[in-house]
Amino acid sequence: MNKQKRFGLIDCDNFYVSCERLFNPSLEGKPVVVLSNNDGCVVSRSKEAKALGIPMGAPFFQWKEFFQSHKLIALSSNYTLYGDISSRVMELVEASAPLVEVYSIDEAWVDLTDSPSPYEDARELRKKIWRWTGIPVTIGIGPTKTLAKVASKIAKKTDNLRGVNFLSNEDQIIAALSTIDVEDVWGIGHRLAAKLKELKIHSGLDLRNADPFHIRKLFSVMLERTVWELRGISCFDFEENAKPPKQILSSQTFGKALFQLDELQAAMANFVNEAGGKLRRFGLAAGSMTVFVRHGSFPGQVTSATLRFIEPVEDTITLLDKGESLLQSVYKPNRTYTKSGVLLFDLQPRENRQLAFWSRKEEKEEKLRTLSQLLDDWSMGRSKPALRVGTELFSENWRLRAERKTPSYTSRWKEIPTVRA
DNA sequence: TCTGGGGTCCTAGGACCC
DNA sequence: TCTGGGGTCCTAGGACCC
Repeated sequence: MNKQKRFGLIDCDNFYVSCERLFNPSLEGKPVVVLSNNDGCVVSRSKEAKALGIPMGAPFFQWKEFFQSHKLIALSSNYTLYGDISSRVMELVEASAPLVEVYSIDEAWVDLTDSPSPYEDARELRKKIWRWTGIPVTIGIGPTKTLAKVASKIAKKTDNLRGVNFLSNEDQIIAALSTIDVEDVWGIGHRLAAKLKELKIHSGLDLRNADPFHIRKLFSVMLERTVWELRGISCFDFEENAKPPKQILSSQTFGKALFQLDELQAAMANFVNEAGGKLRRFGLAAGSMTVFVRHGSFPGQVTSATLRFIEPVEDTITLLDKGESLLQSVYKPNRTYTKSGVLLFDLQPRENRQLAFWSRKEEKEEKLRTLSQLLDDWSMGRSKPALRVGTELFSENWRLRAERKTPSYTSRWKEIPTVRA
């Protein structure tokens, strides 16, 4: 019999809003939201904003009047800042447990299986993160990942738990699941929830009590695993963070609709530059590349073109060259373009590549690699790289709006806050 | 001819997550 | 005027093979 596992989930409270509050304490206690790229929709809400009924993902333009009449504060997102604060939080988490999986910018799993006092450990860690970074977190603990999620979900809406919830026995688990809507179970989206409700499965407890094999037949193995997890049998284990990505996507909705090929080329060059940088940071080369554009009125149509390389490619210059041809093949004049992007996939470790046959070719590749590296170095930490691939300079029209952005307090010298004594 | 069974590989699309 | 971006996993169906 395997030893019962114990998973802890560390989850930052409304993370983006909390980051903004670090540098602007006047936002404390007020309803605040952070908007997605392009100031399109709401992606993070303070407690006060949630209480006013703003849903996650609400399109900002539809709520503008509501914001004004309720004195709601909306901020553009500042991902450089959030990434920086995140790594400070994660450093503390990583020092706290033998096994840690950073799951997203604001969440991490920790292995508490061998801890003699998980609850006290969690309290301690929460206090430490708060003192050292100023970020409030909630910690849920349970015998499976799915149950740890449930624990944290409940902690977030129950003030007297003070940010830590440990589901340590069967009775507590059953009680907790009876208060959770099936839609709030990890892995159940609104589509599955609707189908489950037709089967009279409304709460987390109903799903736990459903027959896993029946669920598998009606839905999928994934959902079956969720049922087992709710019963305390772990199916989703820790995953190594070193796992390289399987695809790299860089895309954006434009600040305004575009028509010209050269404007699209400028945007595409930027996406390639970004995707290429990420490719090399992971030591990967791409086997295939897709360029896509969205056109027509919302939500519009997507047209794409894909190229499979004869040999995996890692340098930005080649990617850029192929990207241009791909874009040309999908471009038609007199269309309104609203979004585009570049997708790199069939990723493989660089070492796997066949050695070039001619030394000449090797030399050339070496040069391209150095040049790409140079581009990466120059781009680091700058929102506007000083050195860029020529095409990027063509047009800035695709760039998005960020009218409410706060400064990059921690990552750009010019924007570090000054303190007056 | 109205039609087998078993396998693999690939792709597109659905669903979910943060 | 205005609706994010970056991912993963699974499944069904088609092509192809013996």
